[in-house]
Amino acid sequence: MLDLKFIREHPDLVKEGIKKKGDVDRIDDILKLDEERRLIIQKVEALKNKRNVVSEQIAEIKKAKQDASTLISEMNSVKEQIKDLDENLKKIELELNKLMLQVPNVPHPSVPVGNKPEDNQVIFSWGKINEVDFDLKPHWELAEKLDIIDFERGVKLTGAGFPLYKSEGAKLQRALINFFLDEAKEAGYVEVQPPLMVNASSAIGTGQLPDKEDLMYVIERDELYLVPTAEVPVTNIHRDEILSESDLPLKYCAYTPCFRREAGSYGKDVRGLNRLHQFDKVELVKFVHPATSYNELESLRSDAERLLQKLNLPYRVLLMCTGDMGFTQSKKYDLEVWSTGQKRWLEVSSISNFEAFQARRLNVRFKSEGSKPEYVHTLNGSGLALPRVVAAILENYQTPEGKIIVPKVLHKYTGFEVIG
RNA sequence: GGAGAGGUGUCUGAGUGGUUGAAAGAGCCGGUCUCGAAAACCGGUAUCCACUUUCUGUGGAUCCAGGGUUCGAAUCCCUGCCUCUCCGCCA
Repeated sequence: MLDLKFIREHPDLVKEGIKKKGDVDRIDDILKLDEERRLIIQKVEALKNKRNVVSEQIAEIKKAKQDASTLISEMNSVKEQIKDLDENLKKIELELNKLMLQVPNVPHPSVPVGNKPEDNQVIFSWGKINEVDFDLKPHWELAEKLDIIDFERGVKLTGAGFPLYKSEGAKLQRALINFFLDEAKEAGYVEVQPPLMVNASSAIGTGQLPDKEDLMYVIERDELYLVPTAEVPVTNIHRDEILSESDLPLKYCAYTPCFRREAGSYGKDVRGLNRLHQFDKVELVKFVHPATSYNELESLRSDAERLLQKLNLPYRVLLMCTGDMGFTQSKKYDLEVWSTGQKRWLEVSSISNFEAFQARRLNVRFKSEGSKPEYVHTLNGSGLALPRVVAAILENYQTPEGKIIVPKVLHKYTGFEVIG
């Protein structure tokens, strides 16, 4: 959510941002409602003031044991007027709020304008794409042959997109999770283990509700939502809080399974581990001082990149264009790892600065000595999502015999160096 | 799941219809005192909104949330949420 005052004072800037993102512009409607709203507030508050003053007079009169019935009957009409105006105001604020929630975040000036995948800029590449003289296999073939991921039994147990990891496959999951968490700890993130289900307020806070309800698994009976990413519970940790300036930046990391309905996906995108309904991820979340948020974005990015470098997986960094970066972000990078067996790039991390957009919605502020509370900036990034990293490891580290050499940094976590 | 109690400011905790945005204490900040500290004493200590101003000021709202009663609600009524205690169940 943007600041209403900011919209009021810089409507053109906001409109331009919306245009760049390719969203619908309802700014004029918002400004009109805002004006109506403020008019009514002035009227109703004048009446409420009268109510307060006269009520006190009535109290005085009654204390003096005199008759106050004239004033009381006079106040009856004031009461009615207040009720009408309040109802009206509520309606307007409801509508205004609805529109406000539809206004996307304004992109940062450094973000390229565009709406096609080609408009995303590759700003950095790392690692060598291996060229070998044997036939490189996709991970699902390797995994099946090595009997480390059982996709079919996953289907039996639950359905497509719920793989059953087995033996070295299961251990590799644990190894990656621990590796990612240890690295995050090293980089100064506090580990948290949040609930895997959240209530509606939390889902609204990070923007999954009301619009993206289809993305989540809903437990209707208890009105709970399975988390689509740790971002949801972790970013909500400080909802409705005023932090102290000296606490910033707050950095959290969390491992959680992620549950996504992914309605409407099909084809090569969902083959193997490419897109799942349940997957594991370590998420990095920061609450920072507004003045530092773009530096924090860069350091978040390098925290995520370091993981791929240590795993020695070739990857590239994309600066996402205005049309491709989503509703809530001001600036977003994607990290894509090279999938040797599929000969394509797979997204393993998405790193964003939301500026105050989420903080406003979540009502997370900070206060420094002697000044008013101010909204923090929030950022998050995957560090990292497991399945595609696993896919890339299997494919990039495969031998002609179909074995997998485990990346060195993982040895102390896996306890084995080769699979197969 | 059953029975009961309760949700007040940073915290503890008063307050059952009329100067209660809210007693008191603690904490915190500033000051006096001190070589310095402690103690003592004095002062300050919420957030949101509107208007006006930009040194400020005026008004409105907020005692879990939402509705209701009333001229007037922290205080009475209803609904929801949450917490605690006892019982039941249980990794």
